Amino acid sequence: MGVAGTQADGRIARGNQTRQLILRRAVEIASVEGLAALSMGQLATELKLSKSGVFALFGSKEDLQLATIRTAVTLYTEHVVQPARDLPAGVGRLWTLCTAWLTYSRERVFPGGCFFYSVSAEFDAREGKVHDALAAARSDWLSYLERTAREAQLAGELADDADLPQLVFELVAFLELANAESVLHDDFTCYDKAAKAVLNRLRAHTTDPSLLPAHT
Amino acid sequence: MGVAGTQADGRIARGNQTRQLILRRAVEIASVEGLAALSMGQLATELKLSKSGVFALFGSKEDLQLATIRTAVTLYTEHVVQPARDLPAGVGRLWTLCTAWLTYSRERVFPGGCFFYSVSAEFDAREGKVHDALAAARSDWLSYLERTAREAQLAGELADDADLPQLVFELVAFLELANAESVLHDDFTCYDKAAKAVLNRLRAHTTDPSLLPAHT
DNA sequence: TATTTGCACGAACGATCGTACTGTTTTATG
DNA sequence: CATAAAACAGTACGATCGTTCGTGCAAATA
Repeated sequence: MGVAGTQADGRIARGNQTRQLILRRAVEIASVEGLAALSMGQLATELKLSKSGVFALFGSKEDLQLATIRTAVTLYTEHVVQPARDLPAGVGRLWTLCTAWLTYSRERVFPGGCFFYSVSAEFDAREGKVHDALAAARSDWLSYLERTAREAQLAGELADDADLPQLVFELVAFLELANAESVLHDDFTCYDKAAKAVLNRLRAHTTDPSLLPAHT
Repeated sequence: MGVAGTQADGRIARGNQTRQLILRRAVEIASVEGLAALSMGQLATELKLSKSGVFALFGSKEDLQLATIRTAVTLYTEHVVQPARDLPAGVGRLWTLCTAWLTYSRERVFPGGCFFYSVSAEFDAREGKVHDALAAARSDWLSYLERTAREAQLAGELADDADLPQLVFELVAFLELANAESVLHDDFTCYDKAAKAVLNRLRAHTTDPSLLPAHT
């Protein structure tokens, strides 16, 4: 911050920089301790800021939580959606999305595993903007997966009679359980189980097995 | 409490009764708000007890959390394990366990859905006795499922080459995602998806399809 | 240059947290 | 019956929480 190279910073640029500094730490904490455990005092102490300064940058705790979710969405998109963005529509792209998700979870982009798994479980039964934002983020992800599957179907790579919502449900179930077990038990073999299960499901519906990696 | 019928209560019996009164409420709160959101003051106010009284009955907040987990285990066993206890070993018993789990989740034995889903996600990345208790409870459940599957295999109802840890992984994935989606989106169609997926997996490995319900 | 705007700080607020003491009442035990 | 033990209530503690207010300072604007 006070270092060279930032002298051209205006007021707003500096504010945004501090906001991002806070949010980078906030997503880490939230993925481990939860969004409710986020505290302005803790963030301020860790980042050597004043509690009131942190507060002023977001306006309220709920707004901090919502901003934290937006930051997590960006990171999620970067690590999960981006790797498959330039691939041609088809079952290979669906498979890449799933493996990118497993990598995103396994490599701990968030130290507590998938941010949305931790935090959605925390707010799923509550009401309010935080719950709604998380539910919306999840809907977006699911419909993106389903759209990708439909494109694969239209490309003739998935059987015409495949039940796509059902397929997506099963795929996501494998991904999320792998995340849950690896975090809870510090055991990474479940990622192999998940990959195997995903591959098995995709293979069951694809019209051309050569579009997918061979059995391991 | 002060009502008729309790006059024979001794000190310890009365204490246990109060403890159970508290724990009944504690599991409800924890399944919605989380174990960390449990507070002695809140419990005391709701149940018209004194905060210090609640504290004294458990000794510390962590002990209250651990006692809450034990209570949840009891309820879980009652609603999930019990319904299949008297069935003969086999694939039908495995199927009954899965449907009992879905019923347990759908009927909201805990108002926030499966207690262990909510609470494990909260403590999965932390350390301490609470994490360990939750990890142990989960291991127990998984190994119970796997034992049930192995018994079915030994009874000749599951294929000899079936990968049982893999099968259990996939079954549990379906159950837990159904719980997660129904709580987050207040949508219960995912229970049908889960049941369909479970049945499909069991059918793929069973030696005699007539042991399972017909397609719907 | 004068004025406004936005970031950041420090101090203080009321509320709530977990916990520690003390005391009273009731029950079991010697 | 006397004494110990357990279940409470009441009060108070230090810490932390989210939030408010007043202030200083740097940067944009007039």
